[in-house]
Amino acid sequence: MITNKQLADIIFPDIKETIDDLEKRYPERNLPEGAEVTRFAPSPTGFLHTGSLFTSLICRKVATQSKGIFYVRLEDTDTKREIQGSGEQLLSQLKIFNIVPDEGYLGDHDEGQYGPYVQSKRANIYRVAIKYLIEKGRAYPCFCSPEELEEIRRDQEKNKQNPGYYGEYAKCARLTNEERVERIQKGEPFVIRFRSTGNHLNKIKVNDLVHGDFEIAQNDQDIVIYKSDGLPTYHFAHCVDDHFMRTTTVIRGEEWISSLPIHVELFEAMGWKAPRYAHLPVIMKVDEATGNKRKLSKRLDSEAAVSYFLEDGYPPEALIMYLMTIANSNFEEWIFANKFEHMEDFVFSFSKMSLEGALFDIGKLNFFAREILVKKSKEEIYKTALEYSQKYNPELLDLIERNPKYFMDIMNIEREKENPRKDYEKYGNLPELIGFFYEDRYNNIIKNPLPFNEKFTKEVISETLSALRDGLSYDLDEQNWFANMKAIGGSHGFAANNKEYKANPEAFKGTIGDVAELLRITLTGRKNSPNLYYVMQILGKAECDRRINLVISLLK
RNA sequence: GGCCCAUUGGAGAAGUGGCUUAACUCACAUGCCUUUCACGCAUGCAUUCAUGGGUUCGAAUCCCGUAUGGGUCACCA
Repeated sequence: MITNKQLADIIFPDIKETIDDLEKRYPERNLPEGAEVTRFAPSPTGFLHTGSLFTSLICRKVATQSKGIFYVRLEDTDTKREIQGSGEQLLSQLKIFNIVPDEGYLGDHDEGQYGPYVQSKRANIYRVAIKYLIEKGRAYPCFCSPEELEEIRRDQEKNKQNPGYYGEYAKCARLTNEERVERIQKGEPFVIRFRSTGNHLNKIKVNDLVHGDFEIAQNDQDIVIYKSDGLPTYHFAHCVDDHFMRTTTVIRGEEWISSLPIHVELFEAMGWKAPRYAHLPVIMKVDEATGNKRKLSKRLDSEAAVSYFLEDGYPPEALIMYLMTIANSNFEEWIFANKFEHMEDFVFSFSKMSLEGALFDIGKLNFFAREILVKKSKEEIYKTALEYSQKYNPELLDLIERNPKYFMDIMNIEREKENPRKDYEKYGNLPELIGFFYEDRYNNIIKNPLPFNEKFTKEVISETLSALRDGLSYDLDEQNWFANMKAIGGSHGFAANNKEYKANPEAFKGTIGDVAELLRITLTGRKNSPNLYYVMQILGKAECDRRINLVISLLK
């Protein structure tokens, strides 16, 4: 007769440590009352997902708010899907958004007393726990091949039974230890399964910080906890790691809710207290093909990858602000009251979190991004735009490097006033928006037809332009300059203001607005630009005259 | 299909039985202002809270059914 203890020793002969040893190695944390220990546990399978940024933002917030600890754990147990270097990348992207862990996996090294924080380096810890479960009779080796499993599944489908490895279908659960040892010694490959004592007809009560109390069917699946490659599955690793890393609150995506019964039973079987859970709603998007909502998909949606916003040159704070409005809608009111400053002081609460996945709203992101950029000084704009362009945008980098001061002058137009214009939401489209300030780019722009108002003939345009060229002074302040332009417009048949024009439309060719538009299009090639007065100040009379002459000759 | 979760305007939402003729923000529209666009200011945008029934003097708010949407059912996390 082979006992479970003997079986465990045969499967894991090298494992001498016990659960008690681990308990001593990873003692309870000494933290103030109410402090929460949270964790972000990504798999190194690609770039940072917008949903992951959301989750880690909440983790960081909750830990900071409660004077607790936020750590990162790399879940690299799926060796097949692992992408080299993505762990480091994840961490460096989090840092861009000012989400910095207190301990754990930091990209190039681990920090903290509860490590290692990379799951593949924790294999022996999991083995200790699994050995313990085998000894207790709560885990057993399973020799079923993928084909056998497939057959079981087909059977269940036919008989309209729940799919899975449980009850009478769990054939390896009924093997004797003698049979197990024999097959192991023959070299048959195996996994370790958890022995569930549950029944899916029973309901268990669970609590979630976001969803509150609800009932869910008990777990009855003998799930795999130890794969044939020697690493644990997610469920088991979660249980062991969050216990020994002393996580108080597990914050993760809603897709995990349905495996909660597994986790509850796992913690019970180990004799551990389960952490608190907060299952966050996922960020959605309307699928253009079906018209239905679906989870933001990395493959289908560019905005699912955080790198998309970085490459486009959005200020990172804007994405965080936007994500906070999804997290707690009262954040919006709060941030308005605080003039878009010090968002880190906002107090987040799970109870104010919406239960439904929000549709990603790029328009609202743009709104926040404009608010953020408008508050930056020209020096800050220069610094951040330079950093961005060095990394992502050679075209913009070229423009900035030609003359940093010139770039700052451009970006500073009407910036240092009480209600500045909010023209810019990201750096990515700067070459398009301010390109006309640069002669070579301007020369390219006017190769295309200019968007003049069709009600004006070429003659009227040329005439007005040459009058402006000869009559406009560059030495006046803005007000007098505008009066100067009004006077020139007046002598060429343009009304000085809307009222005058509306009172007697036949008497005029147009309004002073039309004059300004002609000049703007001529100088910038665009219907909209920053304040014309400052554009002309920056360009200078010689360049403005050159452009006017060029356009006049083009009109002929 | 089973199980779980959700359902207030184009979007995010407030609302926890009478204070709601449903707040606020984005978007959109209009007007004023105006050198364009913007900024700013003002106004408009759900007679109605998926739907049917019930409880109640009274329901977006409580109960039940239905519909719709989402999640999940791996040696992936």
